[in-house]
Amino acid sequence: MELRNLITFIHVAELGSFTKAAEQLGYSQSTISFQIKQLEDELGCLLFERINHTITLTERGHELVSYAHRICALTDEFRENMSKDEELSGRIHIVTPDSVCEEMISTHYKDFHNKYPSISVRFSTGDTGDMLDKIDHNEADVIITLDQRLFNKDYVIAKEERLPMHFVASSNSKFAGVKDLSIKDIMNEPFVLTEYGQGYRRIFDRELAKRSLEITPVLEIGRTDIITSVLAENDMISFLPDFVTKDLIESGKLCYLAVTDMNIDIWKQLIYHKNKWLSRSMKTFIEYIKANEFSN
Amino acid sequence: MELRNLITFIHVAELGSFTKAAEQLGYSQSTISFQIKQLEDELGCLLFERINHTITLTERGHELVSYAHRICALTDEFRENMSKDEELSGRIHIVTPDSVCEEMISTHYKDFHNKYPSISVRFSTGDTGDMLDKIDHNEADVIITLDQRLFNKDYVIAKEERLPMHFVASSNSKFAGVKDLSIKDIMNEPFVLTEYGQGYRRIFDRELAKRSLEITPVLEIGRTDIITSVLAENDMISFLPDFVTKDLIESGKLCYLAVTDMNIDIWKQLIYHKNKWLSRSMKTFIEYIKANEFSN
DNA sequence: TCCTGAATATCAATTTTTTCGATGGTAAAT
DNA sequence: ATTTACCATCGAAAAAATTGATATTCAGGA
Repeated sequence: MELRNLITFIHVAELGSFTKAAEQLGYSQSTISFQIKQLEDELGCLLFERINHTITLTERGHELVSYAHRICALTDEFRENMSKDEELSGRIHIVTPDSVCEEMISTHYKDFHNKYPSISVRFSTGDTGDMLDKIDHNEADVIITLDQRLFNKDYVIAKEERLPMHFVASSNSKFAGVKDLSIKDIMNEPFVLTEYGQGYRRIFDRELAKRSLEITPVLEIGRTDIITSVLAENDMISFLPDFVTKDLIESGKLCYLAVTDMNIDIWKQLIYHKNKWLSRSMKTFIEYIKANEFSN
Repeated sequence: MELRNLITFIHVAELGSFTKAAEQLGYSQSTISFQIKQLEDELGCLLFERINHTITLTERGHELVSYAHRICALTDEFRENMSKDEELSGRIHIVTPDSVCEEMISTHYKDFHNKYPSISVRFSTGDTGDMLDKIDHNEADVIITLDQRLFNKDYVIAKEERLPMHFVASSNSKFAGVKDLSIKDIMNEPFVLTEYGQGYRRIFDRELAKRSLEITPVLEIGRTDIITSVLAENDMISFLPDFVTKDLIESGKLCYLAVTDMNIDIWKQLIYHKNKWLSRSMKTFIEYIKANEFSN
């Protein structure tokens, strides 16, 4: 039982004529005969009585008319929902590093939600490896990396931005305001860094290794909000993206250290898989991110 | 969008794999790919995201799963109803002459209805011409004729019976009890007959014509119950099938006249069109009539 | 690191299904 | 009595579905 036959059947039943149905549907008359016969054979019952070139629905036929209408109504309904739906509904799963998640929720989420209340957003956090895995397995719709600049033919980089980073310390630090510092000047101070092997920490370590240096932090912790609050209270140094330290720099609690011999390129990238189907919601989200400051 | 594709789609969605669906459905894997692609092309949207050999339903896909299930459920429901239904429901349209209708309702209907309460019966009345027209146009399911014996390759005669007929008069008639009457003896008496040109009246007139005779009745009326009651009260004669006069003969109000030179073959036939689809109800009805006295 | 196995896409060939056009028979209309 | 309208049927043609082989990619194991 195929929809084609049901549609033909409905027309025949309504017009009371194979010939008229053929005209209306653009088939030849023999096709109509065949399709109806096909239905009848499959269902094992007559749908129309043919007596003297006049067709009349049998009881079964009557029942089928009702079912056929309901079935077609459902397919129509689906098609309609399809086109409407363009705007409606939508779930997006975004995976970011901890720090970005925090920043996005505090900075952008409220506004985004106000603009697009029907889009529901799910945030998860993970390191770069986790995140790439997730888009590779379609467990995340988009990710935001905070790492070395990524290129990969399988990924679409929807937005990217070089991230300013600085060595930061409490404003009371002996290095505060000192000009032309070298990495070697500070490398033996107590450091607070993010977790080993991940994100910009990994790049940081690699850059040090290039110079045959190594720093063993006194505290390692992923949560950058904790790092900044530790820095404010203690005489320690960290290496962080500006967007993390922004508030405390502005309020004067922390300050940048003028280290001149270590320039690290950290990139923030908004990435999705090239095979990803971009739902209306996803497009909306991506456009929103593109239109707004990535980090502020 | 054909049901075949929807069924495939459901299986793929449930199994999360084209390959497994192919095995389960007995298709090759390329067929599944093709069918899903077909659906996607037609709907103009992705149903599954394919990322690294893993398929995931898109939002649209999810919606379609729900619709597809509902659609398939409807077809299943119809098929089930189809088979159940064998016994249930049913309307039969029976057309008979007035007299037969009366007789059937008073004699058989109650019993039939008790045995098959779910079959609803519609009775109409008409003369032989009307009735034949009606089965020719499928406006009646079965008819019962009271006329000359009919043969026709397009009709199925489910049951037939020669109908005894007699000239009848009031028991007080001067002809009551007289033996060896001839038609000529009574032809000038006042007659009450059924309507001209119809059923056995037509045959009666024809038989008279063969003998170059003619009778002009004083009263013509279709309703045989009225004829018999007129006969009982007046000194008149009629020519009627026995089943019509049975009660009044038995109660002694009417009597048969012993006219010996006019033997008319009137037949009662249960007829339907040879192309008629015999529903369960129709079969039941016909069997019932066959199993019972046609006229009693 | 290099296989192997598992998964989907794709393409040409084949099989199946659908459609058409012509024909025939019958009933209704003119 | 002739024409028209209608459905069934059949063989041929066209279209569609299916297959099998092949390609590609990824995951996992040796």
